Amino acid sequence: MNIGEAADASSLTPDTIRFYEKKGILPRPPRLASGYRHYTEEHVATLRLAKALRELELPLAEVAPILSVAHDGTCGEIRESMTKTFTKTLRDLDVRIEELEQARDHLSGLLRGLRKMRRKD
Amino acid sequence: MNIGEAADASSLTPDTIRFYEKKGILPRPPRLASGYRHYTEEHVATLRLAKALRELELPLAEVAPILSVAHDGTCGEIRESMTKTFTKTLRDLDVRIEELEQARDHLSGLLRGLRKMRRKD
DNA sequence: ATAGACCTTGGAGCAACTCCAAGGTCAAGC
DNA sequence: GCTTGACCTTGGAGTTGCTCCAAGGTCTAT
Repeated sequence: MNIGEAADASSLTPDTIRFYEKKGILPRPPRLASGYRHYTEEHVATLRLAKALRELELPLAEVAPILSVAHDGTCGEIRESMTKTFTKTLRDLDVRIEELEQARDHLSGLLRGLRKMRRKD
Repeated sequence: MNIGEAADASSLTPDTIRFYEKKGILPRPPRLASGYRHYTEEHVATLRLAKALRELELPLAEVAPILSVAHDGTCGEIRESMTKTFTKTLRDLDVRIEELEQARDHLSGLLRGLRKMRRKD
C-alpha cells in the first residue's frame, strides 16, 4: 500500500502522515526501490489510532507515546497507557462539552433577542 | 485604564490584546505621553466581545468585522452582522457538540473494556 | 533614589498542519 | 515504446492564534 492508499484507509492525508513521520510520531515504513513508502495493515491500524486520538483533541505529544506502545509494547503496557490517557481525556471532554453547551445556550439566547428586535422594526 | 487593567477586565492577556491590535482587529486606543495605551470602558466592551466570540471558536477573520460594526456601525448593521454570524456559529456548535458527545461515548466504552481486562488479570 | 512592577517594540517560537516547487515513478492507452 | 497523467519524493515556506523574550522606558512607593 502506498501513502495515498494508506491515507484513504485512515482518513488522514499524505501530508499529515509525512508530517507525523517527520516528527517521529509514527514508525517509519519500509521503502520500495523507488523510494515510495510501503504500508501494511498494521501501519494503517496505527494511523487510524492516531487519527482517533487526534479527534479527541489529544495533543501529538500525548499521542506519540501511545502509538509507540501500541506499535511494539506489551499488552499490559498498552492497557496502562491507554487507561491513564483516556481517563484524563474523558474528564477534559466532559468539561469541553459543558462549555460548548453553555456557549450554545448563551448564543441562542442572544439570537432570540436579535430576532425579536428585528420584528419590532 | 492601562493595558494590564483592560486585560484583567476582559479576561484577555496584554499580549493577546497587543496581538489583536497588531492584526488590525481592534480599534487603536489613544496613547498617554509615556506611550502607554489608554483604554476606556467602551474599549473594554469591545475586548469582552472579542473574547466571547473567540470562545465560540469563531476565527479572528470573522471576529474582526463584527468588532468593527460593533465599535462604530449602526444598530441595524450590528444586528444584521451578528444574526448572520450567530446563526452559522450555532449550527457549527451543534455539530461540534454532537461530535464530542460521540467521542465521549466511544471513549467511555473503550475505557470500560480496558478496566474489564484489568479485572481479569 | 532606588526597587519593583508595570509598559513599549520587534521578533522568535509553538502546535498542527497545509501547500508548494522541482523532480522522480508508474500504469494505461495508442 | 512512448507519452500522458496521476501519483510519489524532499525540503522549506506559509497559516492561525497565540505566547514568550530581550532590551529598554515609566511609574509608584518607600
